[in-house]
Amino acid sequence: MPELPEVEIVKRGLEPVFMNNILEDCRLNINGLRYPFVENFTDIVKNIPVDAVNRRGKYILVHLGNDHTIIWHLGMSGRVKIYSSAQQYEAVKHDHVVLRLKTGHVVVYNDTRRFGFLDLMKTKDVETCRHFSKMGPEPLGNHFDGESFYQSLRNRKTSIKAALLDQRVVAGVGNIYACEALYMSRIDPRRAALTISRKQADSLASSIRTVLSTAIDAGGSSLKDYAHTDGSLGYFQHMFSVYDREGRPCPDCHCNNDGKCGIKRIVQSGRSTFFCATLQK
DNA sequence: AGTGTCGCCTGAATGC
DNA sequence: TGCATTCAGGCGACAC
Repeated sequence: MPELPEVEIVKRGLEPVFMNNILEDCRLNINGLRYPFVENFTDIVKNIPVDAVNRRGKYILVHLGNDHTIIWHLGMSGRVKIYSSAQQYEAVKHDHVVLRLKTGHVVVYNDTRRFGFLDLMKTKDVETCRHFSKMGPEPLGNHFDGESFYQSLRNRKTSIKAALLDQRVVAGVGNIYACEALYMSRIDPRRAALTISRKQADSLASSIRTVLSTAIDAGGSSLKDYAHTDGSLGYFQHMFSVYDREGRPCPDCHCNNDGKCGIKRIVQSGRSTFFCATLQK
C-alpha cells in the first residue's frame, strides 16, 4: 500500500477539493471492501459540508460538518482519483466508491485488491476507536524523538525491522521505508529491537524522518498501483537505496566488487527485507 | 501479552 | 501458447 508519504500526497490532493465543498452524492458500487460499509453510510455523508481533511499514520480522515468523520485506509492497492467534472469521469474496473461534490468534482476510490476501507463514525469517537487507540506517534510530529523511540524498542524481542512495521511503535512506516531507514542508519534489520542503543535510536528516528520527508518531497513511490489524485506518478522509487534492489550494488560501499553480492533479500515475518550485509551492523 | 504465520483479494511476472 | 506458481506499499484473526 501506500505508506505514510503516499497517503500524505493523497491527502494533499483531496484537501483543496473537499474543503469548503459539500458531498452531494455518494455511490457505493460494492457491499464492502476490507469491512462492510457501516449501515446508512451514504445517508450520513450526503449533503454534508467537509470541515477538514487530515492524515494519521496511513489513514486519511475526512471530518464532516455533521460531527462525523470518514476514516479512509488505502490498503495495498487503493487509489484516489479526482476529476474536475462528471463529464471527465469514466468508470473503470474496481471503482468502488464515487463521491460527487457541489462544485461538480468527482472523487473516486479504486481498489483492486479491496484491502482498503472507508469507516465512518462520530468525530468524538475517532481518537479512541480501534484504528487509533494504540497507534504510536507521528514520525514527523513533535512527540517522536530518540528517547521515546528508544523506550518503546527496549522491551521488544522481535527484530528491529518488524518493530518498525508495528504501528504501535511509530505510525505510518511500511515495508519500503523501514528498509530504507535501517539502511540509512546502517542497522542490520535482523537485530533484536531491544539491542538498539540510545544513540542508534536517535539515528534511526532521524533516518525515519529524513526518509519519509524526502519521499513526500519526491511525491511518494509509484510501484504497481500508486498514483497521485491527478494520475501523475511519484518518483521516490528511483531513489531507493535497497528496496527491490536485490543483487544490485550497494550505493555506499564496494561490497559488490570484492566477491560478495550487493543488496540482499531475506524474508522476515513473511515480508521481504532488503539490506546490505556489509554496511548494516 | 508478545510474537510469528496465514489469509484476505486481484493481477503481473515468472517458470515449466 | 497456456497453465501453475509466486509475489506485491497492509492488517488482523489465530495459535502458541
